[in-house]
Amino acid sequence: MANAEARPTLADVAAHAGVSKSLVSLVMRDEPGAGPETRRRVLQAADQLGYHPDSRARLLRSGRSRLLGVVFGIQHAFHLDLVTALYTAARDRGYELALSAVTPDRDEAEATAGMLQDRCEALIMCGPRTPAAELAKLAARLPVIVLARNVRVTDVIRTADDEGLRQAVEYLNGLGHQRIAHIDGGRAPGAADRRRGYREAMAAHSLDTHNRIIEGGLSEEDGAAAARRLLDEGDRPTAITVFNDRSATGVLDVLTRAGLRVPEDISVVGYDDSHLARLAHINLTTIAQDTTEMTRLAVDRAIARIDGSELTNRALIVAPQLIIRGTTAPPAA
Amino acid sequence: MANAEARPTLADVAAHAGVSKSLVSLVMRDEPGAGPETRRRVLQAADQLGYHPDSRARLLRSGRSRLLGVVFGIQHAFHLDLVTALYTAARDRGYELALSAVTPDRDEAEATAGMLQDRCEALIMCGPRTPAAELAKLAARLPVIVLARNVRVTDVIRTADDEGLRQAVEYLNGLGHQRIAHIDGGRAPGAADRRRGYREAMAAHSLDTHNRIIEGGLSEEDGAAAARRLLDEGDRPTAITVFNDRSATGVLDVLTRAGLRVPEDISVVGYDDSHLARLAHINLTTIAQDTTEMTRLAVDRAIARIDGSELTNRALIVAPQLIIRGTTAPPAA
DNA sequence: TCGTATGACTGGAACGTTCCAGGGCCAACT
DNA sequence: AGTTGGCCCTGGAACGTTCCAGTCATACGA
Repeated sequence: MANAEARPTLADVAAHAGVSKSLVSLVMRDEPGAGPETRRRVLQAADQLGYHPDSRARLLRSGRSRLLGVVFGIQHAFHLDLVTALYTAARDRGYELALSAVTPDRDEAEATAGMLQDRCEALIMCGPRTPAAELAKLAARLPVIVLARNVRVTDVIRTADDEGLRQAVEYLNGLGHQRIAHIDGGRAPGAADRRRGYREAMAAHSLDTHNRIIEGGLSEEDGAAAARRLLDEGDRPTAITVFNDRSATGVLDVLTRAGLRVPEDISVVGYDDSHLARLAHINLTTIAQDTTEMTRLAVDRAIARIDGSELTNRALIVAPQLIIRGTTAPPAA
Repeated sequence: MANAEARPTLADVAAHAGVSKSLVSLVMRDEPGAGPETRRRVLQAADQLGYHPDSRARLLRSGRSRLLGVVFGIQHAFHLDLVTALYTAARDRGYELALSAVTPDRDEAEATAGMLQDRCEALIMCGPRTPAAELAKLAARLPVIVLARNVRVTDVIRTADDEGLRQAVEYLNGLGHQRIAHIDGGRAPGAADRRRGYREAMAAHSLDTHNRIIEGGLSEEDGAAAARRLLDEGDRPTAITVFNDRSATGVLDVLTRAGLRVPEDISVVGYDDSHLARLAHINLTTIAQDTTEMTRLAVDRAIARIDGSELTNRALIVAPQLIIRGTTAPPAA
């Protein structure tokens, strides 16, 4: 349909309104310098011709795109929450987002390469698994902001993940739990910090002897598998902290199917406060990452780098927050 | 970092390699017309200067972007599956994707407007809720392909949703079920067709008297709420067909918590075969929408429109397929 | 009355590509 | 020997904007 021949250009509108291209350009951008009557006439002409400015030419000439590239994993619930928040953070600062998804069939390298083509002014990467050396190379080409992963070569915005697990353990211990296990995230970004936080908190409350870390991962299946292993091994803990919400839903499922009641028989704490956790029928106690704050910082930092300010502080660390919902309770007496 | 002053251009590379801009252009595009030795020298120069072509200029000049815009809901598991498949379908045809997400804070109009600014050659919309009149206006500006919704004003690729529910009912009836309920999708795209399919299939198997449609929706919460209502009402069905997988997980959760075993006590069939359904611990019998085929068709159709072929057939309908997993079994004796 | 400031407008040069028409040059035909 | 036809390669004109330096009135202060 609608192959309306060539798209109209500034020149067409100019001719139609009997003014110069420059003037039309001014009017289209809502800049001062045109009389009200002319302005009206130009706008009318543009409307009549169905003119829409060509962003390619506009960007080429003005040199700026006001576009932030975002690389995220389409499978990761938490990344989706980040993207959601990034949209509003970027809009507040007058920027747009260009998304590039990592899928099972499209790896991070490809997703990143796609963005570079597009002339974004900065790149925001959600929990990237790209090696630090590669990230450094990227950062040499344009400002790179890494979200939710701890790395030294670029700007980083992340949650104090160790602190998050400390809060979880402390809260559970406060409820009376002692045998607290941790299903970890394996090699996922953030997993190491959360593991350490768990260990330190257990030690701080003299629960070392109950330390129990089960290897997990970031997907539902990882959580389910870990939970099955935990049940098989016997000596069941009374509470479990899980690497993330997604994995925790897998854990919950296995526990329920095994006939255990949550939280009466066993408590579960997730991580991320992704929208999964908030669903009424999951209603998961979890450690919230403050996506609003994180994305705001990420966008601000990106813009600061774009503007060329020399910044020293490369890592911004956001405080986590325990969200108490329905999957935790004191241990059975 | 790395504010390497102005980024190098074709001209810089040309000067550095001692050839003309045009030649560098050829080499960068991997076109024939350059000797192997010169080619090598040019590539080396480009690499040395860290040259990367500017896509804005490239697009401006060549008039094409080979870019397909995609509007999708970041909350919809099935849309994410579609996006995943679209990436590969587009790549196979030499196109790239530009994503624009609908979020709770960014409505479809905004997401669409964002795409129009951009240089995409066609727009693919996943289950859009935009009124038909608006879609028609859009379609006047550029080719629009609608996925997974039934509408008359644009090209449409969708699953035969009524047929999908027919398959579900037939299969359940074959297992021996008679009291088969349907938790519907309310006003969501596709819901009406699935409802109709359910009714027709029940009638076809003389199960009219057991017709039972519970109002649902597309989220987990909708499913959970509907399931609770169903249980409260008594006269429990032996099988439930649900509008989509996402809602079905909510249903499953409520059933399990109510102490019912799935599939021994009650069977559940989802819809979409989104990755949710495939998770080992959900393992949901479901009606698959063939995302691979749908996205392939969508991309092909988009390209055909871009190329200006006059096509008559505006709706392509893809066959659904029953995927039997672990949530269905014959009713208890 | 003259300069000069102000506002409305214009013309043309960028921006970094791609595309087109052609210019040498050499080998292979007539 | 002269023509032909490939190859490599070059120069310059687009593409549709924005930006800059002006022009030309008109109005204003002295």
